Amino acid sequence: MSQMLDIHAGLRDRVLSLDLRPGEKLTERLLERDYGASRTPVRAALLKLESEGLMCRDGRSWVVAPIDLGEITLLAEFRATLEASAVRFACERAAAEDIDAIGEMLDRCRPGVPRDEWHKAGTDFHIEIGRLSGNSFLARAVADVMTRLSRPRWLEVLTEPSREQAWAEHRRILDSIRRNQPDAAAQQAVAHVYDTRDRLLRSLDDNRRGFRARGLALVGSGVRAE
Amino acid sequence: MSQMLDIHAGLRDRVLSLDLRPGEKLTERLLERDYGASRTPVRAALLKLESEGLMCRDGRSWVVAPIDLGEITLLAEFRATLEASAVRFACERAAAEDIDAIGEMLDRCRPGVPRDEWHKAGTDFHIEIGRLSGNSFLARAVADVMTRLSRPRWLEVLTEPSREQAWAEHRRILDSIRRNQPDAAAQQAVAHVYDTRDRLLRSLDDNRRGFRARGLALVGSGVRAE
DNA sequence: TAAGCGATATTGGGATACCAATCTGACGGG
DNA sequence: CCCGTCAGATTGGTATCCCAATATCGCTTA
Repeated sequence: MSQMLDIHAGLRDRVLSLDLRPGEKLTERLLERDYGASRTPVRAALLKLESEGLMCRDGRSWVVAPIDLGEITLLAEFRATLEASAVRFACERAAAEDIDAIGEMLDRCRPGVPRDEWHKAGTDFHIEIGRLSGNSFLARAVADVMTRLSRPRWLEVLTEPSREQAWAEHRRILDSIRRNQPDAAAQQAVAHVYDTRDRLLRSLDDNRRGFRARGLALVGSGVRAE
Repeated sequence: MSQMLDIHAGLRDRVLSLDLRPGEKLTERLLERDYGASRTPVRAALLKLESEGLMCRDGRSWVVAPIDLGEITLLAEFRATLEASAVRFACERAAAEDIDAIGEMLDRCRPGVPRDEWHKAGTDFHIEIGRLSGNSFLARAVADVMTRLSRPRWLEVLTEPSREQAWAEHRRILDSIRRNQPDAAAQQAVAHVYDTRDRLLRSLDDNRRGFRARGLALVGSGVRAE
């Protein structure tokens, strides 16, 4: 079962890194050549990516999932739900050393680090908080949501103050967990999620024209009801 | 793409109805004969079922996902998270006629209806509440959780009082949504989820020996930490 | 020039063929 | 009687082949 996993991982990276552009059409035959494999494992990998929301279909053909601004609003609500709950469970359950490990992660990644490192650290913080909850379904859901948000976050133009703010909010949430203050932690987590959404949508909307010019499919409007 | 979907739907039904027993080993060649199709669509269907948590693998071979009692506890926490949030959003957003439609669903299914109808109605109530939230991710997550809970719920021995109680709790939650009382609705939803978990675990644990005798793979213990 | 049309190439879905890994079970040595 | 072993059967993973549906594109025609 190795080739399918290799292709899946490879394609996943290329989608998440925007090497394959959102909205781009792919054919099984092309990927077959790209990976020097036959269509069978290619198709299996595509099916798996489809179930993760990274690929979708246009009629019969495969398309790299477009970036949907409307989805970002929904994902923020979903994240707020998940993470508020995760930090509450984390207060009950997380071991001090696991909390500290996340703290060290934050310390290692002060503003000024390269963009890709910042991106990964921002993702991992939330995934690790999900793990702290001690509930694998919650953790998995948080990880899935962060995957879906990965590409929009990559496109965000990060100002130095907004990085500072996000970093400070992470630190504050973690401190509330360490001090076993579930209400504060949940409130901060929700506020952080919605702040992040606002920054993200503002940045994407400002640059929308530019993304279109670069051939990135951005669909939806970022406001409710669509 | 039709054969794969047919096989997927067929297998899904057989798994959820316990026609295929949890823990049962399946071979692609057997299913190929069962459905008069080739291995290609069978394999695609199996992959899809794997991503839904209804199939899993033992080494290379396919196994109908066992019923994991430990999972039930985790799922209850996850459900409580999701549904508390769903009813809050429903209070903000749900149209009166959509709420009423769910009320009529409840009315149509008073205690005394056949077991399979009761099972479906109990699932659908929660799925519809998820829809009322107006957030497709929340709705999807609720539906996924209910799918994962479907088989354990089917094995539950339902006493008449416990059916009455569950029905009354559903009605109460819906009333709170209609009256736009988000705090009450959320509190009732959480309590309902945990009540349901307790009844379910108690019933399954009581009958555990019997399930084993019938060849159903029940793994885990229902308590935390495993 | 623009719209309609049809031959052709290409596509994804499915079937079949092949292989290496694994399982099974009968046999033989202890 | 038990256990190791080895040949044959079976399995999942992959490659290849076939087909109907679709897309492409040059040509014709109004």
